[in-house]
Amino acid sequence: MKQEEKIKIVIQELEKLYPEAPLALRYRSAFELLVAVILSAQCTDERVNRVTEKLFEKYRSPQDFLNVPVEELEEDIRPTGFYRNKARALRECCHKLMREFGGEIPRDINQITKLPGVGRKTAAMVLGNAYGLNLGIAVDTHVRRVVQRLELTREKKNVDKIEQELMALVPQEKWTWFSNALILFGRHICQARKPKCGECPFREWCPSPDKVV
DNA sequence: CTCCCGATAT
DNA sequence: ATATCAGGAG
Repeated sequence: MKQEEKIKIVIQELEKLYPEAPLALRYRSAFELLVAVILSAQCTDERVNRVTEKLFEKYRSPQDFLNVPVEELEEDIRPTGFYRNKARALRECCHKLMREFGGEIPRDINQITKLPGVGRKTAAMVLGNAYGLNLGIAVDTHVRRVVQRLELTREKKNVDKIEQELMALVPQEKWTWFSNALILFGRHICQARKPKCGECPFREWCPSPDKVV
């Protein structure tokens, strides 16, 4: 089956499964979403939400992150793991936001990606969901696993390359929805450990049924 | 490629 | 015990 044929079916079925495909992360602004996505690395959304519920009461603006010792911030985000890296990233990110962007999240994919701790995945997710801008496709561990299993790509490790290939296949106005939906699909059906191939709408032609990639 | 790192599923 | 979870930097 050709890539164009596959992607058409995938989009069609995902639209049935997840017509809205909302994020599970809770946030009230682009800034809160940026913080939440940075915290979500190697961590479930549920735990991020538990942490941010209190965190966003205490830290309401980028400046607030600069007003406490980094050790205090580390303690406030500890349950999300990688807390030293994340605390430093948040701090430097907020510093740059204040110094170069007037405390606002830039709406440009190349500028937002220059923020410390913000890669393509975080950038695409924030711009897409907070601003409705389809400027990239968030290729996280779920998206990567699903497109590899379906062989929508042959690329194994380079997520930037996978993103380029997907952007060429998916209509731009669907980019944000597509990554959100694929993430939900990867979480609930095409899981890493015990994929629910019995519930999968692609099982008839999936090259990787019941095996772990 | 390695490191960062806690919580949960298997 | 081990793999994995909404990654990014050096």
